[in-house]
Amino acid sequence: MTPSPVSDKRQHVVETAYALFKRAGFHATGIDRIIAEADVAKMTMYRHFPSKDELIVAVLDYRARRFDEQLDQLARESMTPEQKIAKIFDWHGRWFRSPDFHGCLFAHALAEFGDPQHAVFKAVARQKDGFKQRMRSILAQVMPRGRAENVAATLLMLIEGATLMAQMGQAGTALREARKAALDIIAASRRPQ
Amino acid sequence: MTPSPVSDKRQHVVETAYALFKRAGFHATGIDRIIAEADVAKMTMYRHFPSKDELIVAVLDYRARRFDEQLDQLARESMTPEQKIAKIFDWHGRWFRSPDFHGCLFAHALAEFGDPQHAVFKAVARQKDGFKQRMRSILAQVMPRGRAENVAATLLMLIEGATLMAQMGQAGTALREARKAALDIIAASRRPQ
DNA sequence: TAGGTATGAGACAGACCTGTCTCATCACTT
DNA sequence: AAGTGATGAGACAGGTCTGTCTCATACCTA
Repeated sequence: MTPSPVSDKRQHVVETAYALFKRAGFHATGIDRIIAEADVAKMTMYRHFPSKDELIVAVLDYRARRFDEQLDQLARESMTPEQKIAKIFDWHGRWFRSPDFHGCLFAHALAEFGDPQHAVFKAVARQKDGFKQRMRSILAQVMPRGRAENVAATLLMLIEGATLMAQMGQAGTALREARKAALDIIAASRRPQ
Repeated sequence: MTPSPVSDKRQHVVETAYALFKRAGFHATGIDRIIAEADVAKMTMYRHFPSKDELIVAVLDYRARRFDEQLDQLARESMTPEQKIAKIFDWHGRWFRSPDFHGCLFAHALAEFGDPQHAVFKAVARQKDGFKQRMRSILAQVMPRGRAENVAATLLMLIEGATLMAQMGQAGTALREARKAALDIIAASRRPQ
């Protein structure tokens, strides 16, 4: 039996696939390319992931987990809801400028797997919904529940739109204006202390 | 010589390809599928479009033209800048609810062709920039040029984000909140008359 | 009627795709 | 030392991909 419940190989394949999917997309990235880059036998991959679709879902879930961890970290540092939201936007700003930023992998997955019944689509929906809930929880501290839900939806739209603009080379304006709009919207909905 | 400079076949291929790309994506839709659906010989297609990539660009340009025509129509009906912007959002709301809405074809193209040098990427950038300029022109009537540019960018982000949320089944909330946020932002930047 | 043009039909090449199968090897545990 | 499970290496199947080529046919014009 392997010492760790999750094999090292499995994780290595996931991370390699992630890097390739991010650069070239899902359909355009073949299994052969993934196993060559990961330096792993084809059967090793297929033993861990019964199909390419399941590998894609594993990659998305892995990314969602890392995303959550990083935002959890952020939440510990900041105090007011406004500061927490601002930190989330700033984190996105750093992401936009990172060396190989290629847009949102989840949005890309949605583009290639548009069927709501498909496992990949569902994985995307999970992530986006989770992110919205995270912001809703933050906002609920300073506004009614229903209002927090709607404002969270607006902030999510701003961030998704900013990510798309960043992919088209407008990272600076996108983040600055989205961040400003977000804080204005919160200010307008905030319950006075 | 053909009577019309642009062949009927060519346009028919473009429209058929559009319907297929929209549903299944670009890489996932093969040439064979397109010509079968269009009921056209393979050579007919390849005589009009030297490669699949050029067909994709033709499809995107065709869509961009239709999009512009529809928004031009809208502009003639409404009076104030606020009304014009509101009409644009409402138009998107109707689009979100239309029978086979599958998200933004341009955003999907960006997901599959992330290389800024690629002709498809450039076609997407053209469309998004054109749309932003359209909103900027409207806004410039009631605010300084620089402010109009930034507000237009924000509205674009809201619309892109709303389109993504609509694809995930949140069409209602997405449009309502995006529209509200847009009008609030304009109100805050408006030059009093 | 003659000639040029667009198209149809389909074979074909060469590459790539996902997924399966076999057999050898290595490492670790008992 | 023996056995067990994960892995490596690669052939293989069956399909699909883009793009090319040939030849026949329909159509419009001069």
